[in-house]
Amino acid sequence: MAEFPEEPIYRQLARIGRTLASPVRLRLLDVLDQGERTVEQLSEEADIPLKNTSAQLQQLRAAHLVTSRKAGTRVYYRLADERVSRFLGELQDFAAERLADLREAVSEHLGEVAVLEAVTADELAARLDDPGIVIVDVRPAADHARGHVPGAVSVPLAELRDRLDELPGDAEIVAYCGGPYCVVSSEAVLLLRDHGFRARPLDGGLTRWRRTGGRLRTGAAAR
Amino acid sequence: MAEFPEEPIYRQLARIGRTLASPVRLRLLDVLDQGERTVEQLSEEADIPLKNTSAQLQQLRAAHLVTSRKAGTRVYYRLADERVSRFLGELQDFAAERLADLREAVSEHLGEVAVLEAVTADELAARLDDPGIVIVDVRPAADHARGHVPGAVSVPLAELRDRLDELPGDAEIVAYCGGPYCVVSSEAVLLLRDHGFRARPLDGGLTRWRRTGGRLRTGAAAR
DNA sequence: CTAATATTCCAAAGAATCATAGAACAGGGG
DNA sequence: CCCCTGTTCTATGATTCTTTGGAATATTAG
Repeated sequence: MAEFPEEPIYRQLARIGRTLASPVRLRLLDVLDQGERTVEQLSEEADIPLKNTSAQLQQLRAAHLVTSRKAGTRVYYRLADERVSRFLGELQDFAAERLADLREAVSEHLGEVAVLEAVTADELAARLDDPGIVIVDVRPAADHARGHVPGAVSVPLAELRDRLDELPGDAEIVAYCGGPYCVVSSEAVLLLRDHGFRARPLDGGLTRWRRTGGRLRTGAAAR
Repeated sequence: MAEFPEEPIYRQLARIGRTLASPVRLRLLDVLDQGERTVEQLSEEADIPLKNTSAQLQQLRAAHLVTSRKAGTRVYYRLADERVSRFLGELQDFAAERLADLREAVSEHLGEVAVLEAVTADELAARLDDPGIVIVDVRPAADHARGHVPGAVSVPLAELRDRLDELPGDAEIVAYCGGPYCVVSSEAVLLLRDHGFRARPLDGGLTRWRRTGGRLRTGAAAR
């Protein structure tokens, strides 16, 4: 048992680290970063058993990383505040910069194309008004309505194949989805390229867009 | 066993969190933030058994948070780079903002006076040229020589009682020591007040001074 | 080469966490 | 009021991490 005078302080500090030490909890935080969810939604969306989801949420709440509100029979969880999202981003950047294994896991998950040719959030922000660019939100329409990159068209991945004719063949297409490690936009990009479009994914998805200060627009699908 | 598609990614991310999940390792990182140290120095300064110190350092190195170099029969460890120090600061701020228990542990450790009446690094930076202020570095002289706040006088705590006459009675004194949770400056402040001086500690010590962009000066004791 | 010192490797006991099964609880609809 | 649904609480084996003793390694001094 280590015992130095400042031990109680560092023990408390370590609570934050410990809370961020579980893949399951980090995953839940990333989903919650998309917006408020019920326990059941979280369990399904993150593909984690319900019991386990609830148990981990208790820990996140104990560390004040999330808050919950009860509405009727359901409990909605959300990130405690803006700073949690920001800190999460810092952790991800810090880890990516440091762990080659992480970068490798990411590129294996997303595919080389997505990683190497992704548009950064800054780059996209600078070209928002460029008429030669078309931004496609490939998430479910409900997510799009809740908040999207200004000017983005909602074309859920499932509908993309049937709506290819809505996209101008001569424009550069930027596709994005939700979380930082979401593969949906990569799949969309591959599909688009197969049909002759010039397409690239948005690096880090909407999560990073938001974290780097990108504006959001809510409301009905633009177009 | 939780298994979702992104699991490998989050498992890697969690490695950083896990590494920061131990009071012992956090303590070692804070000492290393003061500068390069050998295993033995770390063990002594952090008051952690040597074997354990070595074992934890291996983990920190595996996570690329520290690097080591061998000189003769000793091994010197240091933080891997500037960003580790910065991230550590962010973690501490984030945790302090979130965990009441942490704030409580800190104020209990440092004493109410130190916490409530501390001078912030920004405040001190703004008043560096104020002639009505005297900055006292109460760390060992060797530490002072390695780097100190510009204009600071080196008066190790052990010598402070005998050198009170070197300090102007009408000035405001700011005392500081090393790490963010170092109590030495608080003790100095209490001693000074007992002798009629107006004294306040520097919040977060030299560590926070450095992290918030404060300049350092090296070399022989100023005076 | 041998001895002495600093550090790390290896292994095992002890402590802390994780995942999950079963019971319990709280709102809302009937 | 009672039942149904969503969620949390309690308990437990499995797993992983921490700590530490003993052996091993590496470097310098002599």
